[in-house]
This record gives sequence, structure tokens and C-alpha cells, in this order.
Amino acid sequence: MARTRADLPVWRAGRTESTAMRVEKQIKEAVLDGKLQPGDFLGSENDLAEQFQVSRLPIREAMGRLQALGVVDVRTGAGGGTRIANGNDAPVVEALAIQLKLIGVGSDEVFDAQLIIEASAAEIAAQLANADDIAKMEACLARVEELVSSPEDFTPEKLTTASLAFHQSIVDASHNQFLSSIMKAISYVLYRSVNPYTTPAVGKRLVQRHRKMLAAIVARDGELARQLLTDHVAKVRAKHGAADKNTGN
Amino acid sequence: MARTRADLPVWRAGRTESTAMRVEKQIKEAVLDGKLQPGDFLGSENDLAEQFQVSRLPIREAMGRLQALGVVDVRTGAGGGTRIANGNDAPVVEALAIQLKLIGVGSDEVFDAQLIIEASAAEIAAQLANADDIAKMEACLARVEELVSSPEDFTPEKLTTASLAFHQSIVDASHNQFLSSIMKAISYVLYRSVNPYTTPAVGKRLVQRHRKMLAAIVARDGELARQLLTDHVAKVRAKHGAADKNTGN
DNA sequence: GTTATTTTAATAGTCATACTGTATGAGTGA
DNA sequence: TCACTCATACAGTATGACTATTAAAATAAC
Repeated sequence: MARTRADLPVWRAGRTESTAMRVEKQIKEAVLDGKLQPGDFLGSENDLAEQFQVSRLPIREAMGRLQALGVVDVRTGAGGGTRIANGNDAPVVEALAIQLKLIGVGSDEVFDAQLIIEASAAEIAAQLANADDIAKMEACLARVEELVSSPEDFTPEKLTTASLAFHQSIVDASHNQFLSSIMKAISYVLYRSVNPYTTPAVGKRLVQRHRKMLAAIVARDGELARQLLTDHVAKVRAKHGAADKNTGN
Repeated sequence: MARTRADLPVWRAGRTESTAMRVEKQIKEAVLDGKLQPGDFLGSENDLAEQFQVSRLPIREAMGRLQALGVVDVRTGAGGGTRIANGNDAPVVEALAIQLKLIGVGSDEVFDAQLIIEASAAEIAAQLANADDIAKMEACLARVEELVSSPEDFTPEKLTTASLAFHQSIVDASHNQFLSSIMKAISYVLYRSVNPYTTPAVGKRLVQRHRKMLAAIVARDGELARQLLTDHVAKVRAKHGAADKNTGN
């Protein structure tokens, strides 16, 4: 694919700050300093335009950028306008996954991170998991079992999704929202990575190991849970192989 | 036209989302699918406006959003326009830190995550660290020592920054860019959290433990490095206390 | 008096146009 | 060959107008 300027010297963006960037920066700082909290009303675009003594356009742009980052919510209609968002990690999780792709982070690194985070999360989950968490994990496991035992419903996409949901439920059971967010980003990348290798035969072995992992957590055996998780991730990784290492896939 | 543009996904009509969001979504999907790669040229705002059959404004908005996420770089002037960015995790790292604040993630959870990631990273670093990594870590350590031994230069901000830089250099030495990015987000949050507790006396004990940690890594003793890291983080955490738990500070 | 419906007003979203500032690359001259 | 100048292409901003959407207020129905 010929791109005339694709190999030009490195681009450094953001030399002179635009109005939108300045506004964006101020709001972000205020949030980090706790001066703005979830639910706080910033005003309508016209309000803010007057407040910052600029036209609607840069304000609109700044709000759009903050919205893309999940920092603010924007609503149209009477009583609408911009408010500081309640926590919503979906945008930043997706953005993180994209950055891993752009940076060129290899599968190995993502698998390593998965190993580190999930193994520790499983150990914590074995201590902290409550009835709701266990119910959630069991539901995810049941979904996986349903898929591998009914060939007519089976698709690689469904099984990959269900399996990753189970892994996510384990991390969620650690009651650490930071780890949960990171795990979501890992799932984002892993989905596209492991999906081609997902077959019904793989699924059968998968579900057996999943069941053991859940049993260890329910039995409050953190050490065993960690060990099983470690083995499991290592096996998935081995199946994934070294064929496409460093491609980000 | 001497300049070709990377193929974009086809415009899909729909009425629920704004135009800017639709464009944003398509570009993000294309990047995740590998159809767009770092350096690929998307076109000028006018090009894209024509391509998507809308005015400049929604296009401009979409590019602004993607720029805020670090997905694209935008440049003015002749030969300017929008390109897919090379990896740049700074925006998403900051956004992640903001989300932790908005979600209300407590200090405990961040410390837990730090413990998990840094301990594992230190263990890996003990295996993989090369001469450059060690030089970098030593430079960071030297900066910390310099600060605690010269009271006239000392400020809590400087020491906190230098100490976190040392921790970052350890994670960087694991050669896992994903862990590095996550550590940056942790530093972002931790800076505001531990800074008030940073004193010269604290610094003196800090530097001793730092030196031991680095020695263990240089000696390729992963097990010891992990142990020292774990103890160290636990001690910082204890000093931080439970006074402001769950405040996000 | 309460509920369902309509109307109204506020607000984001979009468009067209014009102008400014800036960076690039081509052209000019020494 | 090198430095300088200048035209051009591009983002950034402004203005004004129009549309679509939504919450709230007003009205009608029960």
C-alpha cells in the first residue's frame, strides 16, 4: 500500500495549545484535584462559551474530547448541558486497548500481564468473594459449559466471549476496581488474539480447568486458585503459540 | 493528488449517534482490526468531510476526540492533516487516573495493584534487565539520594517524583510496555496520595530500601527482589495509613 | 385532584462561509 | 550548494442560522 508521506519524520503534535485543549486541561486538573466531582454541572455550551470568552466551537470541541475520555456526560434538550461523569471506565479501557495495538505490544506481554493480574486477583478472590460474586462466576461458567455441550449453538466468538467473561468475573470478585478495569483492557486485546484458536475440543478442556479454578476459590484456597490460574493461562498461551508474536494480534 | 489515503471503512448511516461518534467509532475499529496502522494518513478535514459527505465540523470533532485519546496526530500547515499516531500512552494514562478518581477507587485498591504489578515486574526485571535498564535505575536512585542528602534542595514534591521515577524504572526494566503503562497510571494517582507524607526522614529510610531492591535486581535474585518490593510497598502503605481510605486520595 | 397529552423552551448537533495563524515545500537568488 | 522568500495548504476560530431532541411547563382529559 503506497502512502506517499507515510514514512515522514516523526510528527510531534500539540506544539501550540488550542483553546479547546486549554479548557480540556483545566477541567481535567480540576477533577484530579477533587475540585470537580461526579454529577457537578459545568453549564451549557453557550454558558461556557461566555465564561471562557470564546465562541461555542472550541468549547464544544473541548467537551467532545472530555466526553470521549469518559470524563463528562453531555445531554441535549432542556436542562441538558455538560456534567462531570460518574465513573465509566469503558472509553478509557477501549483507548488503552487501542494504544497497546499502536505501541505494538506483543501477545507475550499481554499474556504476562494477564498471568500477573489474574493469578493475584484469584488469590484475593478466594479470600473476598461473596455469594453474589460466586453466583456471577458460576453463571459465566454455566454459559461456557452450555456452549461446549451444544454444538449447534457453538461459534468461536461466543465461546471466546463467554470464557473471557468468566475470567473477568474472577477479577471482579477480587473487589479491586482498578484490576477489573485493567482486565477489561486485557480482554479487549485477548479477544482478537485467542479467538482464531477457539474450537469445541479446546472448549471441553477449558471448561474442566475453569471448574477447578472456581472450586478452589469457593473453597477459599487462594494458593491453589493462583496455581490453577497460572497453569491455565500458560496452557492457553502455549496453544496460541509463537506464530504471531509481536504483531499485537 | 500526490497523496493517497489509507482506506477507511464504509460510511454507515444511522441516526442514534452523532456523526462525530460514528466516525470516531469506525476509525477505532479499523485500528483494532489492524486495517489502520501507525503513520497511516487519513486526510485533511476537508478530504474527510467530502469522503463522509458531511461538513468539516463533525469531522473536526471526531478527529479531536481521537486526538484526545492519543489515537491520531493532527498537524496544521501544508502537508498537514490527520494521521494514525505512533504509540503514545500519555493521554490514556491520564484518563485512566481520572477515571479511578471518578469511580472512587480507594487508596487501598491502588496500593494493592501497585504491589501486584511491581512485585512481579521486579521479579521479571531481575531476569531481563540489561545495562541500559540498570543505568536508568541507578540514575533514578542517585536522584533520590541527592535529594535526601541535600536539605536545601528538598521538597516533598521532588522526592515523591524521584521516588516514583525509580519505581517506574523498575517496571520499565521488565520490558513489558503494558505493565509500564499501568504503572504510570498508578504513579499518577499515587503522587497526589503519598506526597503529603513525604519528609526528609522518610526519604532516608526510603533510599536504603531502594538500594537493596536495586542490588537484588542487579544480582539477578528475582525472589529477593519480589520480597523487598512487597515489604517496601507495605511500609509506604502503612505510613500512608487508613486516614483517607476510599476518598480516592 | 390526578393523570395523560400537548406545547414550549432550552440545548446539542449540523451546516455554510469567512477569516486567521502557521507550517511546509517550492521557488528564487546569491 | 545554501539561505532566504513566498505561495499554498491546512487547522483553528468566529458568526449566524437552522434542525433535532429532550425536559419541563402548560393544558386538557378523566
